[in-house]
Amino acid sequence: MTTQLSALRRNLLNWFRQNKRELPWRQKRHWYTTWLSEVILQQTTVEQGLPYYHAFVERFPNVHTLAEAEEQEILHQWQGLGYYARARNLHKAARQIARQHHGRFPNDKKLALALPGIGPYTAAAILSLSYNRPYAVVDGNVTRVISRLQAIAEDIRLRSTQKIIEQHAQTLLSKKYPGAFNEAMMELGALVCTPVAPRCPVCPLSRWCLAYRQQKTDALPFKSAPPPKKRQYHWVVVYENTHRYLIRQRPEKGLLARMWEFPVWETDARQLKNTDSLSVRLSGHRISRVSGLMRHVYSHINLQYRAVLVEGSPEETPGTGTRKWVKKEEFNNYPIHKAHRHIINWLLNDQKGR
DNA sequence: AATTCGGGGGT
DNA sequence: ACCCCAGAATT
Repeated sequence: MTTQLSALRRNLLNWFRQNKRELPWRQKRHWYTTWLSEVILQQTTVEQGLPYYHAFVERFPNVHTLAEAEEQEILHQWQGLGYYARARNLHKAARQIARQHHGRFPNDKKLALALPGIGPYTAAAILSLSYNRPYAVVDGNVTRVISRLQAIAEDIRLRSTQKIIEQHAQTLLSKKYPGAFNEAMMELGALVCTPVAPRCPVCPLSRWCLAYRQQKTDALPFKSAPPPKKRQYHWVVVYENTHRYLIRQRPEKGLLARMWEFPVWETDARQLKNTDSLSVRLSGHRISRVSGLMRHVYSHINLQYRAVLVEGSPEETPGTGTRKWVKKEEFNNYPIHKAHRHIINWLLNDQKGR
């Protein structure tokens, strides 16, 4: 049995050596760039994360530059990537590493897990990849590979199933080359053991794969359906006054925390179809333009919204947070989330307005 | 244990 | 439309 396990590891590591992608964070393997890439790649594809990684290394080449930066600048660098708590936690953790850990990432799992934004996956990834510590990573790729390898049919959304997979991962892990093994498992999931149409004929693990032997690779892993998304409907009001536009900062907590946006009025599907209700609330303002219907999909919300360009200032302060009147050129100085970036494009480019 | 956190790409 | 992606924090 032990020899089979060794053969499996050897096969996987050889495959990885010959087939791995050349990625910037794989060049030197310093903990800082490993940490940065791991956080950027949480729930994010390599292609989407790459430009952000380059920009971050350029602007924040080490933990000290990151620790000394303003959170708003880090959010600005992160804008468009989503899950902005990652950026806020990155900043918090950088300051803790600088002050409490003498500018080095703690070579200890418990201390690593105590840092903001460092969970079980990221702690194991950084410790194994940059310090060669024997912790198995379990991400979406590894979950898929192991559920097929061991023909685990239980719902991978269940914590109990995740525990079983973690145990398999820790057993499989090469204790001699934990970093390379972890990367190899993830790379296998990304390139060979894919969610749809896995490339089993070229898989280095196929001779040990129970799902392959039982022709169940298309059925595994099994994942139960997620809860349905909620629906939200917004009027987004763009106030224009002497070539300046009103924006505000979102609250400290919750969705898109501390990002900037135009004032928003929540409405319903019916009201969003016409401007009648809007004319009432905006009485006294001249409506210059109304956009077409826009949609934005969040993890748990389906948002539909329309922008309205009006002249003048609001009678009442929309929201309680910080507000600013900014010129067109100044939009780029603020971290603004994607849905409202689309409104800026509508404002600046789409002069027809539909 | 469930829910809340973005945004892009594939099928 | 639905799924997935080098997940973590909060409730």
